[in-house]
Amino acid sequence: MPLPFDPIAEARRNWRSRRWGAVDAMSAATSITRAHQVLLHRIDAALEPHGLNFSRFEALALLHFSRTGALPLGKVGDRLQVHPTSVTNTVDRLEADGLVRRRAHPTDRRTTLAEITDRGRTTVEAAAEALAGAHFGLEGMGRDDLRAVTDALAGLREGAGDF
Amino acid sequence: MPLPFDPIAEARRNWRSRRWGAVDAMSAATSITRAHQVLLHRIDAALEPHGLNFSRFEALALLHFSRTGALPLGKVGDRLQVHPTSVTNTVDRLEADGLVRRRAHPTDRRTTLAEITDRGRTTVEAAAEALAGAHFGLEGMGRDDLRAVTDALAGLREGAGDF
DNA sequence: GAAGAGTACTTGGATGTCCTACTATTTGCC
DNA sequence: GGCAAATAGTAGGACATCCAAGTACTCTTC
Repeated sequence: MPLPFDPIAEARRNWRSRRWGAVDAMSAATSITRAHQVLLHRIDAALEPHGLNFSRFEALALLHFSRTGALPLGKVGDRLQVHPTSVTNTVDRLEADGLVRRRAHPTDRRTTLAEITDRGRTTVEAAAEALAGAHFGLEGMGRDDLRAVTDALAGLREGAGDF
Repeated sequence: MPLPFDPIAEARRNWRSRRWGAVDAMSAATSITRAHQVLLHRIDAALEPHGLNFSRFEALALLHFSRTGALPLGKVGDRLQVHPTSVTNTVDRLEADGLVRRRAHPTDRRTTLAEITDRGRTTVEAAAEALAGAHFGLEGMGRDDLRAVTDALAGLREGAGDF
């Protein structure tokens, strides 16, 4: 049951009346937080029939796109911007499901490679189709809004040192 | 150390070449996910000296803005769009820190009220100032970008039944 | 060529979120 | 009145993320 008002517009009024400052940033931050919550819920729901969540899907897609189908765990973490321990966890799950397998690096014995399996490739293809069908949880936004968001956030990502 | 390329632009190329569809939605969803991650980290860092995280700050601010300084836990969950058990957890922490106290509802004995304390009000004021000083983690985005994001995401939130 | 610094990954612990199931209370309906 | 259905909150468990610390290996430098 929806609220009878926009909670962010309400928050803007409250912040303004208290002179708390940075109202535009507050609105944007709250919007992003809420959008992420909605998004993640919808995306995970679309992926659930395939036994994946968003993190595992992203890792699997990254391997699928890679030249040899295998990457060092560290590279996966760099690309997905997640902590090394999260990569360990993600790959543990993918490996337990037979979608990925760990292999030794040919020359550097510190390094472990994650290699996508045939089942992994089949799964990621089906999952991608499901995600596209669900519009990545962004149903309700037009193409212009999608691009506006992507463009406006590129500055933030760059400022955060992503690229 | 930043990547030598924009990972989202790279993902767009890969998706397109495989004809996976919904490329604009994929880009926006990935941007939002990453932006949220950056944001939450910066916001929590700004709040940490005040003993709060973003969830607890939001709950505290909501009570601070309320007419009587007290709300049923269920209302808090509705407004912040979080699960009832998360509200229990959040209020547990706030109460343990003396920023909020639980009270019985005057007429409905099922209901518990969370009431902000004087220390809670002092804390939330200081925390809000810190957050504004940190631009809510959105340093690097101009006013136009902030508004563009907020506006573009309003459609998503409305479509998700937020208001 | 050996010591020290740096890199790669994993383990254990803390936190925060959600889900399911449960108790207590209130509401609706005959 | 009285009983089924709905509502409010909490407990226990699963899961994902991070941090700190530990092990194993490689690189740098003298």
